[in-house]
Amino acid sequence: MPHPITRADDAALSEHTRRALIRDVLERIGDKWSVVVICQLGDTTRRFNELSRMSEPITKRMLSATLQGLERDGLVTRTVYDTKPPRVDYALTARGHSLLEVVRTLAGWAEDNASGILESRTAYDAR
Amino acid sequence: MPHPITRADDAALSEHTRRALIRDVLERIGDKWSVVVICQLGDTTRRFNELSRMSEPITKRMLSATLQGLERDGLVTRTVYDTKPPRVDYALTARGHSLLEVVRTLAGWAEDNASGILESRTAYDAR
DNA sequence: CGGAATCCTGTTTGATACTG
DNA sequence: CAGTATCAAACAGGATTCCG
Repeated sequence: MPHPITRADDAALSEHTRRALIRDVLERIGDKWSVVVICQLGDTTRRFNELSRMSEPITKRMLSATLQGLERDGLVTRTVYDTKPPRVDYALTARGHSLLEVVRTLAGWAEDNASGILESRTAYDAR
Repeated sequence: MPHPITRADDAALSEHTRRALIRDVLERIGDKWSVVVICQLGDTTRRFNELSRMSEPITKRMLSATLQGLERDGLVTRTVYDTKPPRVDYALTARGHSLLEVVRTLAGWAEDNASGILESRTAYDAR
């Protein structure tokens, strides 16, 4: 008898599901700009154009898309002030801050291993 | 006094350079399969088809490309045995292991925050 | 067994122009 | 100021086929 496939494996995450989850996160922070924006945001709240300048050479289009993705995942808040000219503030949420920590770990690893990696690439490309 | 530019700034990396570096790393581990392969490799050395099966539904083409990228960055070693049929072993290098640690941190964060992120997305998409 | 070569498609991104 | 709309280029990744 065919039974609902949707139910059986929610107790412990299947290996497949875990992967999908990790990939989700990696796709978020693995895109071209999310990490830059998260780092620029850091502890202080920033306005759109402020982030735009800090994150050069990002385009407005991509900054907008990136911020929307981060907001959707509950990593940043977006606050609109109904003034003229318009003003919109962005800031990390608690979840965003916790991600920032992880990203800093990653960044630290990147810095520590940068020269080694570059050497490896040169060697590899030479043969 | 003008001096060789190639040397001056390895003490402190420019902000721009740091970003490029971090993005390099994120592109490596942010692609579709690197993390999967790194995790499957773990502590033991594996053969090509072994990795292929473990990492399903990866294609050979992508496994090959992924492994080459990892090898280029000095994260895995590739050992060819001239037997028949051919046999090729892959294993993490020390650098690869250190990256594995970082990736596990990331994976931990992903698991811890998965349900929250999913909720945020649902809420966001509902408007 | 362990790939490389080719073809083809959806997605991502950048440029540019426009708007409330 | 803070975006959106549209288009085109670039690229990543899958399917398939072939090879030592």
